[in-house]
Amino acid sequence: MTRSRSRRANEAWESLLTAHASLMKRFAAEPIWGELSMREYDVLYTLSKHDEPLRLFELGRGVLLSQPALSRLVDRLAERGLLERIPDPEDGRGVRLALTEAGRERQRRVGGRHAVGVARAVTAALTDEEMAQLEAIGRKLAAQGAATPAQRNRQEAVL
Amino acid sequence: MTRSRSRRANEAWESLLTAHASLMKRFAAEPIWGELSMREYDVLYTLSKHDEPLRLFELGRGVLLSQPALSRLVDRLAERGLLERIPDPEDGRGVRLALTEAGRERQRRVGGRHAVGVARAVTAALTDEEMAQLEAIGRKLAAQGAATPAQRNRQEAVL
DNA sequence: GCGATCTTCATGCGTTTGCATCTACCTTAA
DNA sequence: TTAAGGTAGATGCAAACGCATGAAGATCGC
Repeated sequence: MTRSRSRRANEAWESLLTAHASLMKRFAAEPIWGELSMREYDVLYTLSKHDEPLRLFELGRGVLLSQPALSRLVDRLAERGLLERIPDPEDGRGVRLALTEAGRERQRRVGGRHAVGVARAVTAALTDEEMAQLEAIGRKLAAQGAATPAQRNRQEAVL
Repeated sequence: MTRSRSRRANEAWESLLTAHASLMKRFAAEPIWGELSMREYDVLYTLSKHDEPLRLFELGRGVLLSQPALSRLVDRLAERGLLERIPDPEDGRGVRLALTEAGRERQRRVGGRHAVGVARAVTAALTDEEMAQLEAIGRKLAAQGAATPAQRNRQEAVL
């Protein structure tokens, strides 16, 4: 691999990081969250995307949080009545997490307002083509990040 | 604005978020960080990019952390001898933050290893063209996020 | 079928974070 | 010049986090 290709990769990643931090701050500053932290909302949103209850470790894949921290965050949301922990009938170790009606309603309410802010920010900055590019790029990067080290080894062996 | 353009904007943002979380986990799992947390490294890296000492609030722009948390993080790094807090001669309220030689050396050491991991992940996922697109898109999004609400109002009034 | 190992989630504990607030300093204007 | 308001950073304190570890169920090999 050429040195400049590595450099471009690092510049692209830094650009993504900067955009992420910058927009996250902007979104966090909007007065739409009510009693929810963005992390809590993230959990509710992730659950709302799936029809079937999620396992804790599945939820953990999407959230940037340690397993114990996520476990306790879920605790707190359950205590507030926004989701339910149900023992998994097929795996005695596991829990299934499902939004309650209150949780679903809360996600919709906050999510609707948040989506407006996201649309405002992103459409103001990017063309339609760029939005499409970003979505495709994000998808590829996420797939790369999700690959296990073993999978990456196989992938590199092919190159 | 059309409904579908808003929807695409949200999909693009979600894609960025997923990529961010996924790759951050991967990078965090790499055994290259030594005694540094990624947030601490982020501060050292930001300082290393600038020749002149940074003010605390300038540092805060790039870091996703509250002002008090950043203040204390800087405290700890200063106690460990990785950076220096110097009272700003031009503003009695402020501090100037500069890497010590030890801090600069530590950033280089860890940063070099980290850059290798970033390059591996990003080049494996993206073409050169996509990397260029991502860098441009990130730049535009960051500029949008950094704009003050007043600036955004003016911007929207023009549309 | 049974011990060894792995996986999933919870818990103890020290550290770090965010919110609210405080102090000190700068800026503006009368 | 000085009072009013704004900005930079520090600090008290409760909440949340990460690391290490534990308990309990699943899975694999012999």
